[in-house]
Amino acid sequence: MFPSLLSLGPSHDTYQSAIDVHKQQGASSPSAAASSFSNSSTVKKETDLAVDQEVEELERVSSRVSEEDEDGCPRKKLRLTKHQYFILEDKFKEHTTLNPKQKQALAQQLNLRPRQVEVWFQNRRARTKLKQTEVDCELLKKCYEALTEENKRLQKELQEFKSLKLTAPYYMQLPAAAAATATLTVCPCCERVANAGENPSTPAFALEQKKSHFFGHFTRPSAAC
DNA sequence: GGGAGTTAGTACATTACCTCA
DNA sequence: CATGAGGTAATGTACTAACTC
Repeated sequence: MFPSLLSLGPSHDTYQSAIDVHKQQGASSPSAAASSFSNSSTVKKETDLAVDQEVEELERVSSRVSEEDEDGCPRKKLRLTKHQYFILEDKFKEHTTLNPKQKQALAQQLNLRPRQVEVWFQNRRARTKLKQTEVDCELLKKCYEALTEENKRLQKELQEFKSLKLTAPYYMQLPAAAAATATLTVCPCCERVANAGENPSTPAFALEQKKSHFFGHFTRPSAAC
């Protein structure tokens, strides 16, 4: 029904390699050129028969035949041409969604069905979102690692202050008012109250510790608690 | 005005196809 | 040559907003 010529494939690199294959090989087969869909079992054979196609011809045929796949046949996979791919990418940079008019115009321009343009934009949005999620994930991972390190450092510092307090208790006592102020501070995120027992003795330290704690909350929310 | 049904568009999950190592 | 992995077009489903009756 649909002779298989085109090496249908998704990525631009894959597409380019397919184009290269056609450029390198020299024969031609008009019948083979008549399809953009193929079964995997026949792709290579058909490709061999259709080696003399010019790229633009390949692209043109690819698009045309994709429109013919409307007769209930098992689903076949369109291979977007380089030209189609770049135009679509261009439009996607302008706006990630299309209104019906734009969709229709683009479909016409690319010789695709509007539905195919619509699907491409859907999948493209999904890919963008996935990539962004990966980036966010990586960022959160780095934040987590930095916070872990910071936490370790602070714990160590705390231990040092505690041991310092044990060795010089009389000089490190807080004035009553300052101590009270320090102990009443509540973290807005985890609602933990820093009590006197946990606090190191100096107000300066208490302030620094809270500042660091809150800074952690405000810059990297969940990881700090 | 507001509820029910319809339509169109989108996100999301999944499937199916294709290429390549 | 067979096969599994990866990329992506296509499909199915759920949700939402706009519209009509």
